[in-house]
Amino acid sequence: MTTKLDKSFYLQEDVVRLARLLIGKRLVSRVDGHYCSGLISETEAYAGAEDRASHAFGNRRTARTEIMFREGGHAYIYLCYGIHHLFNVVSNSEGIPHAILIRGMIQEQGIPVMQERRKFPKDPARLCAGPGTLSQAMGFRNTQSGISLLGETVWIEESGIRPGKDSLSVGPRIGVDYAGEDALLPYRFLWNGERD
DNA sequence: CGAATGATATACT
DNA sequence: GTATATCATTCGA
Repeated sequence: MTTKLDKSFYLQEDVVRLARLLIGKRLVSRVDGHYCSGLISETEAYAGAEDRASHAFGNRRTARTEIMFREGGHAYIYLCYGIHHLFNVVSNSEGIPHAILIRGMIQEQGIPVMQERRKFPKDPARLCAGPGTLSQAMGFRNTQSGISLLGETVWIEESGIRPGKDSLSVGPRIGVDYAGEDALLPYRFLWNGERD
């Protein structure tokens, strides 16, 4: 089963639940004519206005965060540390800046292209080792921020694969120490790859 | 452990 | 308009 997720999926209101639902789904990119895909294995929820870790905390609207205020089903891609392009899924209705950071993926198709984009890392395990490398492997760039997830460049499919019981772990998000108490929220989901 | 590296937000002139 | 601090990270010493 490889049905592309439709708009109603992204319009759901519970961003934390959505982050969990994205685990095991298939992320697909068709950038520069290259087809790449993988199963999402790690996500983090960013709960918009009420989340100190979010760029849109306090409903802060800027040219960059404007993307997150759109209705669900768009990609929010921004440059982090001047080096890495991080890929996020925008969710909820227009005006509510929820987003889910995709941090990890189990590669399926297009691995040679990913290796080339990543300049052939010495350690093959580092092909998609984090949110920055995953984006680089998939061909995501911050200039694509705002692109629709219902189009033909990047989308997410139902894979038909169900993470096994006890294969999911939950914990605090990575690299958000600046967010105070909100840095402790259990908004990170990690899948060890086991299936039902 | 710390440098790399540049867009972004904010605080100035 | 200009200056500066900061950052949802990665890689190599």
